[in-house]
Amino acid sequence: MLDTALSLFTRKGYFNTSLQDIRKESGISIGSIYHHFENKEDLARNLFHSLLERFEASVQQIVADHGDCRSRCRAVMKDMFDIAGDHPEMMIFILYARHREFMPHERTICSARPFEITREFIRQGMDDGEIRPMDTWVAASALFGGAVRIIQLHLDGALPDALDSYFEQTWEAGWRAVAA
Amino acid sequence: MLDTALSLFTRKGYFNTSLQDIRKESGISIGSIYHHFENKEDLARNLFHSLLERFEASVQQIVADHGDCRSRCRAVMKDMFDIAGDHPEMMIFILYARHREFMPHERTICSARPFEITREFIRQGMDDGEIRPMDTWVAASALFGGAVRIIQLHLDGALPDALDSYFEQTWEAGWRAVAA
DNA sequence: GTCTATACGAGGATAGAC
DNA sequence: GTCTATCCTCGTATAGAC
Repeated sequence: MLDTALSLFTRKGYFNTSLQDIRKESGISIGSIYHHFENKEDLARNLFHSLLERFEASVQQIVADHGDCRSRCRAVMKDMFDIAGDHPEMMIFILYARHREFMPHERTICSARPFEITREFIRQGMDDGEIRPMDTWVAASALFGGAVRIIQLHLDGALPDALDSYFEQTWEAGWRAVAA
Repeated sequence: MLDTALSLFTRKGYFNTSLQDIRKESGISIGSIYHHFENKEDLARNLFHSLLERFEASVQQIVADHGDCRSRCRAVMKDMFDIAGDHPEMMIFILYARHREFMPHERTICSARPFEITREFIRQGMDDGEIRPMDTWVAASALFGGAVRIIQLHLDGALPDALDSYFEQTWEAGWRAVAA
């Protein structure tokens, strides 16, 4: 059910997806949906949190597997590209949707755990001299902003080539922007 | 009327803004709105295009005023910061809204003129040796991706300080990412 | 060109059987 | 826990007077 909702939300947008649509595509009746969730917004919120959790687990794993800031950052960016390639719906829903419009009570996405963790080890990289001294927000934006843009272009169908083929250049540009 | 619509669309989102809302806040009756526009989507589209035109004029002016790629890019980024500071609604509507959801027939924003012009003089900067050889999409993303992220963070209320105070660092990081 | 009144449909939500 | 049937609000859009 969540899978169907995710697929529809990202293809048509939250507001263009009716519960009827979800019922038709998932085969689950509206009554059942309301048995599991309070309402449509609650459904979206659950979906959102489950995706964030997967993301967070991913980032935690990366932190555990890599010791220095540079390889952590690179692994996170690679992960973003992989997810965008394999599960574009996930990526769209996480970083492309205007969550505030349909989940007004949710905190803004950048205060979500995986993003906090990332900023945290960027700050650490700065202390260790891997990253030049600068504002943490600027560093995180400069490092990953290019990747986010490229992924959005890809999701919009604007890029001529496969997403993967842009990774190396995007990574190098991002790192150049902040490397000490 | 367009001003009211812009304000409401950016505050509450397109789908959360009813024609009643626009009527109440602008004082103009729904009948009148339909006299000027075909429907709600048409209203949004007109708004969108008028904003893009202002943006394009701005970029054209910058190209005319500056000769080299570096100062052009810097001026464009400064312009983005200025607009985001002075008219946040404009900025939100242009680069933050999921236009496809309510204007399904509109081409994706990155194919809009001002963005094309920008990519064009980036390509030129590459030919002139100001920017290191790389994919044009990657270059544009790396250069401005960080700025877009910072502006979004600002619009989300996530940044502790005034937007302006982040400009210098953001610009330098962006340029470092692509400079030859 | 601007207004009021109203038609009409869609979609979120609920009740209650099984 | 899943279903069907139904309610009811709300929002888009139109008709037609001034």
